[in-house]
Amino acid sequence: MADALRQFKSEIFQGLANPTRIAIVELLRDGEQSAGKLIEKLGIEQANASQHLAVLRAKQIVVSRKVGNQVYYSIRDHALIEVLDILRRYFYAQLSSTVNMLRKAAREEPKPRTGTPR
Amino acid sequence: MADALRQFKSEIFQGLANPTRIAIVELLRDGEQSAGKLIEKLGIEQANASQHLAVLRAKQIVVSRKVGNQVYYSIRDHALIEVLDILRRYFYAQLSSTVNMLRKAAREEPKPRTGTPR
DNA sequence: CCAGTATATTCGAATAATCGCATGTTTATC
DNA sequence: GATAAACATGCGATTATTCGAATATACTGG
Repeated sequence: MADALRQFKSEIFQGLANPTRIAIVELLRDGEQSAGKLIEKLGIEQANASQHLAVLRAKQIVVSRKVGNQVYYSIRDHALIEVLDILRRYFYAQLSSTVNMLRKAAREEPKPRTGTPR
Repeated sequence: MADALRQFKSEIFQGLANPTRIAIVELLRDGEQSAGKLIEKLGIEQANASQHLAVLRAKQIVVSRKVGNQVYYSIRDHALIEVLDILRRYFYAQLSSTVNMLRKAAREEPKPRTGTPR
């Protein structure tokens, strides 16, 4: 069972392991959107967006609802939004620790060597 | 900036998009472990484990600490554990909704058609 | 310095992900 | 039924992941 759970988790992660798909999920953050709107906001090829949406559907990350001509997408479970929020905080935490690291390194190395010395 | 953040998130997800690497992170959940212990518990090739550890290092998901002969790994930020916990709950939620879906389908289709009808 | 243990890296083959382009399918309108 | 709009799917090329096997590196004890 623990195996199936790991498999499941890794598939979710795989579903999100792409900047375009993350962008889609973030666009869906505040409610459903039609595929057309998503494509417009993403500024990518229609077919490409559709493929990414297919991946998100396959991993059960989003669900779709057809209304007449259009298909509306929404996030299946709010838990995933939580995950993105955690990572946002994590990102800024890492960022500031990296900045501090760089500052420290700068203090310790008096000659930063910009340009190409002979 | 939003772009860099998405890139960052997708790299974290990519780092976790593999059952073995999830297993590693879970083994590190309760504190640091040597590479050797991890390999032993995972039951995989040494080189393979080392490659996965390299991926986790590259994505900054784990940090390593060398003590004499051995290398101790630990999770860089507890936030990632939170993420895994959220997904565990998510998994069971999806599981039970899937089971309910199957039950419903079973009730609605009286002849489940096992075998190959002519 | 030599042998052994712990870990990392490199290489090659197999598989999977990504993209653009072309083509299908479904629905609405005339 | 013909045309157009909104999506989805299939295909081929390119690139990335994954794994095992072999090899390299770092440290320890003699």
